[in-house]
Parts: sequence; C-alpha cells; structure tokens
Amino acid sequence: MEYSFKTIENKWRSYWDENKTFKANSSSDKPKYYVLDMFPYPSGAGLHVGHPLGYIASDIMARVQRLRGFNVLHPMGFDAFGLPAEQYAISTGKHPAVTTKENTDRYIAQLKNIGFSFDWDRLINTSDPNYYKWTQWIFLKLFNSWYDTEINRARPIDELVAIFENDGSEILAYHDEHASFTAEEWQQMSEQEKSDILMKYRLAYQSYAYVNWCEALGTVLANDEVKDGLSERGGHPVERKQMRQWFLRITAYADRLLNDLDSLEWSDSLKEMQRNWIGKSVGATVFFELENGGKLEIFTTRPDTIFGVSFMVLAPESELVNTLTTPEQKDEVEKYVQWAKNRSERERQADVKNVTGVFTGSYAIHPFTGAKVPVWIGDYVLAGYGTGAVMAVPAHDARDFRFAKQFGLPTPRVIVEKEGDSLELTEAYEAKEGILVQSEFLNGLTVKEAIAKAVSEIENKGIGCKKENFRLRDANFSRQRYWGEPFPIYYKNGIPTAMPESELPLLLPEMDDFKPTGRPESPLAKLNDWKYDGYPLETDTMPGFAGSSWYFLRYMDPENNQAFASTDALKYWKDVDLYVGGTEHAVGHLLYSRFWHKVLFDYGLVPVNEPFKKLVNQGMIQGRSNFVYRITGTNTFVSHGLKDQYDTSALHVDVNIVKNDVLDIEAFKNWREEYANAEFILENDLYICGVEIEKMSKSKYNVVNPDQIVEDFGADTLRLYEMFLGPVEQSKPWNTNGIEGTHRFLKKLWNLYHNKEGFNVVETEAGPKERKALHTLIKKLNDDIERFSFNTCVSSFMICVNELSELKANQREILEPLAILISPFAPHIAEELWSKLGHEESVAYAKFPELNPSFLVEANFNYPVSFNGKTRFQLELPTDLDIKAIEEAVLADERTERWKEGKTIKKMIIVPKRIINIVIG
RNA sequence: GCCCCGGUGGUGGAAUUGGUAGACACGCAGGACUUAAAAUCCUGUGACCUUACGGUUGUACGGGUUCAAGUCCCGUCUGGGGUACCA
Repeated sequence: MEYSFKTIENKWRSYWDENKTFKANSSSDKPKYYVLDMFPYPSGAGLHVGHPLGYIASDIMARVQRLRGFNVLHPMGFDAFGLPAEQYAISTGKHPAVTTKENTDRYIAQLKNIGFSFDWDRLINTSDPNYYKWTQWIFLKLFNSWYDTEINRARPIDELVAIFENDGSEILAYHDEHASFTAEEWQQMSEQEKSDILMKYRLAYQSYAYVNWCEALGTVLANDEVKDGLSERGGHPVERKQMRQWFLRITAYADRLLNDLDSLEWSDSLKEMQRNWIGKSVGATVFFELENGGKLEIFTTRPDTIFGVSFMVLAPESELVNTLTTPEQKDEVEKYVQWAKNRSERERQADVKNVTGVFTGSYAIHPFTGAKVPVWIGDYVLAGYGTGAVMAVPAHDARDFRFAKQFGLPTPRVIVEKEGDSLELTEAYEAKEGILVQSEFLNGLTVKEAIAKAVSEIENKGIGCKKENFRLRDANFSRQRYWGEPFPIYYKNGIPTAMPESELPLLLPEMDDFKPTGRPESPLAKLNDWKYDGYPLETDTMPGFAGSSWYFLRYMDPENNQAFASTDALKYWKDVDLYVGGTEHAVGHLLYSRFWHKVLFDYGLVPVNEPFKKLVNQGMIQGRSNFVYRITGTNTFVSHGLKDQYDTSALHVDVNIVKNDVLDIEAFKNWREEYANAEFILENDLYICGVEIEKMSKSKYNVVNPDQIVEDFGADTLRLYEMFLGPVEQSKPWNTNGIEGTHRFLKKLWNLYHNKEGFNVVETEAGPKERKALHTLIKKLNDDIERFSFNTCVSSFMICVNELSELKANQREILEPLAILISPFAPHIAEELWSKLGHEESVAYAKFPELNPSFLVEANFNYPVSFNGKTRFQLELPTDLDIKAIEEAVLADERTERWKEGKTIKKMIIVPKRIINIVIG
C-alpha cells in the first residue's frame, strides 16, 4: 500500500481545523508553555522557504511540549504595517489595506499547508484597528510618563506636574537638557512653555532628527531605499533634512536593559550584541576653554590620554561650527559641512580610506599644559554620540591617528608598553595597558591608575567630571508615511495634546492617493479633515516596530476590548517560554520589545519584567540575488564583466527574469516603468548579472516559495527536509538537492506499518533488537530536542527506521511509540498511522514515550557499537598503572571477555590515569 | 569602519565536555530486479600511494598550547547578519 501524502495531508489538515485540535485555553491544571515565533511581515512575494525554518522548529517544540503534558500557547499573526505595501500602493494605486488582506490570506493558506499547530483563533494583525487601538493606548502611556531615576521606574506625567507646581525642577528625573526653575516660575509659565519643558521628560517626546529627503521623488526615503547616496528608484540625489519628529526615551531604561540581560536564557553572542548596542562606557566629560572665549565640552573614555591631545574634532552638525569658524576658513568650512551633511552615518564611519575634515581656524586651550590646540571639523565624529566633539589623541586612537596623518597633525605618544620604550609610532597604540609618559602628574602610572588620577584632577580643577555614557540613542518613532498607526495626538493651539483614551482607536483615514506630498511629510497632510475637536492631528505615523513591540501580549487575550489583555490571561501566560526568530532582529525588535514591556511592568500592567525567557536565533535561509549595474546618473546598465570601467551602482533585479545569470532584457524593460527606456552595454551580446548570496526578501527580488515543494513532496517532507538541512541556528542558501532523501525516509516509515495488502501491525512482543532501536531513538531525541538539534533528530529517525526495516519490525509495542515520536516532525503521517493503530483522538493528546534504559543497557552488551568492522570502547581506570597492569585490566573487563575470542588488542591510546581508546581487531 | 556569527569530502552536514574526523543524507560509480524505464534493494565513494593487506595525508591559511586540537589561544584571509526609516 502506497504512501499517498496528498490524501493524508488534506485529511488531517481539515481535521485539525474542524476540531480546533490546537486551541489553547487560558486556564488549565497543566503547566503552561508559551512558544512564539517572530511574526512575519506579509510580503507580496508570499511566504518564502526561509520563514518555515523557524516555524517548523518552534512547532516541533510546541508539539513535543504538548506530548509532555504542557498547556501550550502557540499563536501566529502578522506584522502588517510597513513600507513595501505603501510603495506598492504608490505604483499601482491599490490600497495597502487591500494588498495586506490579500497577502495575509495567502500567508494563512501557505502556513496551513505546512501543518503548523497554531491556535488560529488567536490570529492577530497589527493593522487591525482592534489591535492598533492598544498600540495607540500604549503610546499614550509613554507620552504621559516620565522616568523617576530615584525609584527607577516610569511614573505618570501628572505626578511630575504636581512636583513642578510644589517644588520646582529639583527632582531626580531622566530628561534632556536641564532647565532650572522654581515652583513659582513654573506656575507663571504659559501652556506652551510648560509643554516644552514636559517634552524634555516624557517617555514619548518630540525632538529633531535628520531624514533622507529626495527632492526628485518628493518624498522621505528609508535608509534601505538609498544606495550610494542616491535613491534606489531612479537614482536621484538624496539630501538629509532636519525635521521635528517623535522619539521614545529608551535611553532612560539603558541600565535596566543592560543589567536584566543576565537573567535571560539567550545566547551569549546575542546578549553581547545588545550590550554593545547599548554601549555603556565610563569616562569623563571635560570642558576645554576656547582661545576666543567660550567652552567646548567633550566626552572621552580615555581621560588618561589627555596629555596626548593634539587637536579637537567637532561633528559637522555641531552648533559650535558657526561660532568657531574664523572668517578666513568660512568658505571652506561651509563647503565641507554641506558635503558631509548628505553622507549617511554609516558611510561616514565605514569610509576610512578617505579621511576628510577642515580646520575651523580656532584654538582650544589645553587645561593642563595651556597649549593651543587646533579645533577641526571631521565627519567621523557623530553629532549623536557623547557631545558631538572629541579630544583627539592620535597616538592612541586609530581614527584620530588617520586624521592626524591626513592633515599633518602631531601624534605625541603618552603610553608605552614598558618604561624606556621608544616613542615612535607607525600606528595607533590602542591597548588599555602600559605605562604613562610625557604626562606630567600621570607619568609612571599604569593606564588603570592614570584614568582614576586624571578624573580626580579634572574634577579638582572644576573642568569636568566622571561620566557614564551610552551609545544607545532614543528611538526615532516618526515616519512620514501613510501605512502605519496614526498618533493619537492633536495640536491644540500648537501644543501637542493627547486624545482621550475613550476616543481610541484613532482610525487611519481612507485615502485614494498615496503619492508623496512633495514636502517632507506624510500623505495624511493632504487631508483637510484630518482633525480632532477642530484641531489638526499629527500627520506622521508610527514606525514598523510599534505594533511588534508588544504583540506577544495580545496573543494571550486577542479579543479583549477592555484592555490590551486581561489581568487573568497575563497572569496565567506570564511570559514567552521560547521565542524563535532570526538574528536580524537581535538589536532592533528585541530591544524595543523589552523596553515597552518594562514600561508596562513599571505600571504593574504585566507580571514580569522581561518578556522572552528563552530565545533561539534561527539562521537565515538565504537567497541567490541577481544584480544589474546602472551607470550613475543615467538609465544605462552595464553588464557585470564591464562594470568596473564605469561608475555604477548595483541594483537588485528579479531572479525570475534572469536565467543562468543572463538578463532577459525585454522582461526587464517591462518589469518597471522607469526601465522601459533603459539602455544596455552588453558583453558577447548578453547582459550578464552579478550574483550574491544574501537575505531572502521581496526587496531583493530573490524569493523562493515553499508551495511547489508541498505540491511535489508533501508538507511532512518539507518539514523534515528543512530540519535536516542543518542546525536551526545556522544560515545557508536555499537549495532543494537532497529532498528525495527525506521523502524516501517517509515512504520507509509508511512501509513499516504496511505491506502490499494494507495496514499490517502485529500484537506480538518485540525482541531485544527492536527494543534497542526504539529506545536508542528515544534517548537521542530527548538529548537532541533539549539542545534544539533537530537535524540530528531526523538522522536518528532515519537510522532507527532503517534498522527496524531490516528487522521487519511491525510490532505494536514498537510502532505505536514510534508514531508518537515522529508526530512533532511529520504530523500528518503520524496522525494517519495513529488513527490506523485504532486511536480516535489526535496523536497530539498522546503521551511522549518514556525511555526504558534497561533495554539500552541490555542491548549494549549484546550488540557492541562497531565502526569499520573494528570494535572500540573506553575504559576508565582508577589510578596510574603500568602498561602491563593496564593490559591485564583491559583483558579482565567483561566487555573484553565478550569480544576477544580470536582477537587481540591492536591499539591502546593511554594518557595518565585513563585509557582513552582501545581497538580490538 | 564597528559589533555578532560562520568556513569540515563533489554537496548539505555529523563529531554533545579537547579523545575514532566525515555519522545521516544527496550526488556519483558499479550491481540485482525489469523487454525497458521508473520505483526499490545491495556494494563502493575525502585525497594520494598500493593488485591487495595496508600506509601517508587531511577540518580556510599561518603560528601556538597539549600525551591528544575541527574543537582552546594569537594572527591572517574569506562568506553572512546588524549598523538606528526594510521587517
């Protein structure tokens, strides 16, 4: 009887749907287990083969935990707001809500096709008003909060107002710049002044930031849409424009976000990434007097090197640039600042080959030596970090060193490895160890001592103090876009004001025209009636990470319209036991979610202070991308082999219009309007595309769908194959070579339970060989599931089934537990076998088979492990023995007794106290 | 540039704590069954030398620690992810 996967999979898919087999109840006597996937963005390209990698792994865990007796919550939903749907709307006029609905429907069908055990009744969608009502509600919570650094938690803004009214500004609160005022002064302030001051304290506040403005397209671009300083669409110039925007004050939580990492079961590398992102550093803030009056504040982590300062560098955006530039330098400085302004931060940091900068003409005075120190402007200094100015110590910082070499500035060395070393330098000596020289009162000290001493001297002189600094910046929460959550904020006489909670959700208004406004603002600005209570509403919308920062809480109680989730549900499900998702979210999403969760925790709205207990980072299934090369400023494309002769930028091209890396030129012209008149420079009459292995993503046009695989081999084969491909954590490019192997395995499994006539399982007792095969498998599975090693699980299944096939084992005693064991991995076939074994309830309600170690021990004695025809084993010896005695001990061992007939010890590898390896041949 | 992860046969990968490198699977070659093909099954398969027995060598590259290194340390090369408006 043949394994007919289509019939079987269709049957059980509808059975699970109709019976709601995987519905989770928010109350149960069983212990709870919450397994969560990072929910997908429903891209127009459909679910790609990379998505299921993590989903299959988490589904296996969900199913295993159900079999182990847990009440499992395993939900799915969609992160449905975002840029691609809006871009699609701009080019086709199709409303993002419509495309999003189409895409989510397709995703649901594709997901159901793979047989995931999701509780579909808990499906959520971040673009659904019933969902984003609560995103807006949490935003208002943030807007109406300030951070009390004395008790280290968020508090209502009303309480801050009360404090200002009674005591003025002298409180321990986390804020921007400090404005000092008395209670009386506060009371006399205008509404506008009060609002401005409160903005400096709110956890959601307004401030200024740069956006990528593209004049030609008339819109603000995401970083992803900018390539080499030009817009990806059209290749138009992009400039950076400063605008007022919303921010979230995540920096108030920097210490807690850092310290609480210790309690999480996340990989060390991921925690390390978050730590580095938060980037806590301890150093000093120091004021340098300027020659012509005024002061320059810098932050340094290396106050010990203060005698090595040979110049200062300001970020081009620094407010001091204007005041410090002398008339002679004015032209040059303005030219430089204008140029640097349009380079992205990443470009500025990555481009170390071209060191750029300009002298302001002004000098600072070294606080200890009194020397004149020139003040430069350089774009490797970022305005957003520290004070936007550095004291440059070229001898001990690589970036400062390159700058000094470029502009012929001195590089005095102040630290040597050991006393008496030469002061010559060919590169910066950055090590934080050595002895101070040429440093007056620091001479002879170690770096560590010198840091402490320098800080105390700086403090004594009253020119600075010890300071902690974080690399983490507040999160920019504004987007000049349509397809996102509207802010429940209106401008009452120009003052940003929260809408009442009772008015939520503030619905995203219907629009027909999503084209850019031609100004750096959201399409919502085109609406005349976008008003609340007669006042204009905020026209920016929230970014992609708004909805995804709290969705894991909504699954606990998705229908609730009184609260984002009920207290009971939150108490019961508490937190996510296992979170599976890609490393691409290592800092963004995972940091924002932790931050939101902590704010809610401060208000007692969630029971625990961290949302994700254990995290597994699935690797990425990568795609094979193709590229075309556009000559800068033209609509001409040059073939890969000739591109180095031109100034080009590489653009992704749809892999579907490329065959064997040769571009179908006609298809390319039809692909996008802007390419209709494209011209080509060919090689050998062909346009050859470039190739790169990278993230599979719609924007890279390299997506492969799982649908065809399910059609050809079935979902169970796809599930096993994706697991068999390698460790879940590992990234690899997609390819289907070898999928036959896992399909063949399923056929073999099927044939264990069937002969030609049909189902064929006997009730007789199994022999020791069969029992050993089964229990070896149980043991392997238990160990491997624990360490998330599903590829070796699949191998173990194959080995076991091969052995059982050879033994022609068809005893119920063996096959019943085998069906349960395979069910998390290949659920459809397992359900079919389970029902044929005479069970009425789903295999999901079965009990995970227990290991009987006695079968293994017995088996081990009867059937020694053997490789390449040689028998080997390890023997532990108690103490040092001479070779002769070891040999005797080996021969006396009962295992040797069993195997040594006619054989001798061929090889022994001996280490002190222990024999490691004995080969008998 | 900076932070994080990886590099093992023709291919995906295994080796769990430093102790048999290449499990399992794909591919390939040969064979069985078949008129033939498909399917299935069996055998072989890192490289080099050898008719064979067997030997030598081998985990990106260069060093080091160790009785013992794919695994630990230092340096280099190289691929991928992130880099704050893709999600």
